[in-house]
Amino acid sequence: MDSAATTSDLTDHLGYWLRLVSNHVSQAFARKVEARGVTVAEWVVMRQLLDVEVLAPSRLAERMGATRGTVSKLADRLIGKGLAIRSPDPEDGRGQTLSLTLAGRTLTPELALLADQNDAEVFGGLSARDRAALARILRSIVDNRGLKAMPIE
Amino acid sequence: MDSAATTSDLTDHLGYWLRLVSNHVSQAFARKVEARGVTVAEWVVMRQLLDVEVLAPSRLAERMGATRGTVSKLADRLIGKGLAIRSPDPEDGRGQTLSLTLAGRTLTPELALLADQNDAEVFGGLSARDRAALARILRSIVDNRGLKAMPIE
DNA sequence: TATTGTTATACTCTATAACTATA
DNA sequence: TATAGTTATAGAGTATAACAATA
Repeated sequence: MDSAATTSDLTDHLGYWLRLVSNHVSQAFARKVEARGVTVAEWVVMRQLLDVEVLAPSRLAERMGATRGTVSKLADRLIGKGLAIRSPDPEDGRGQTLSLTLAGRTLTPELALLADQNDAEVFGGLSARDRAALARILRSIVDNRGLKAMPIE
Repeated sequence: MDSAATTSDLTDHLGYWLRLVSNHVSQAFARKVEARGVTVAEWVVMRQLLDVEVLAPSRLAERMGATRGTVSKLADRLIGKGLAIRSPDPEDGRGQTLSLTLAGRTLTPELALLADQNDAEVFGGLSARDRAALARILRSIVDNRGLKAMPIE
């Protein structure tokens, strides 16, 4: 590659390419979900709630790799849109739980289909072999680095 | 993979893994440059200016894939930190040019080294073969999708 | 005292659109 | 009228820290 004396070129960085593609994927997805009236961060919350049905804000924050304050604000927005509800935890007077409304449970799988479609658009041009290699390499970085936060897709 | 009837799983999406890793790379890099008093977006501007020495804000916006307003604000911050200067274009009364100060020209290669180090930390656990495959696959997505914006790394 | 959740505050990043000065 | 640049405004995303209620 470069000699040691050469100033490193920004475009030589793998992180550069990763971010370029990742930004593109996320922005394309953001445009798709925007038409359904939600943001990408809101989608992540909805997707989590669809799986577990009922979840404490603090658990959700851990799963998303976000702070409790961030989750509180996202929950406010989803509640304002009629997609989620907040209820007191019957077993702990301090606790709250979040869950999807019927509208939220209906919308979430539709958003998941948009994510499928987005993936197909961006990665569909790759060979099946390259898609598999990309998935394997990304997962190995996740394992190596001990990542566990849920990103905003 | 999944049967057609199964709700798509968020973690099945390649975009999910891409974003998880990309966010991690960027956040790790942001922490490194923060210690030098600049943000990631500011670094991208500095790196561009180091290459071309003098650049109009509108050219910079094109290269970065940002709006002129965004560049204007980033330039303000760099100027405030004594890292860049703004000068009138002698050939066009409407035009301005941006360039690095001596402090900026000194700092930029140091930031590039941090980017090298960040890449090494995140991707160093991969085999050389996998690093090459990742670079090739990412570039092929960039080509397929006609991406050309400079991302913020 | 520790924990849960909310709220207050602040900052980065970004975009759109209005505005100013020049061409 | 068109272009270069700045400024105003807005909103997403995020974090830290203060706070209230409960354990």
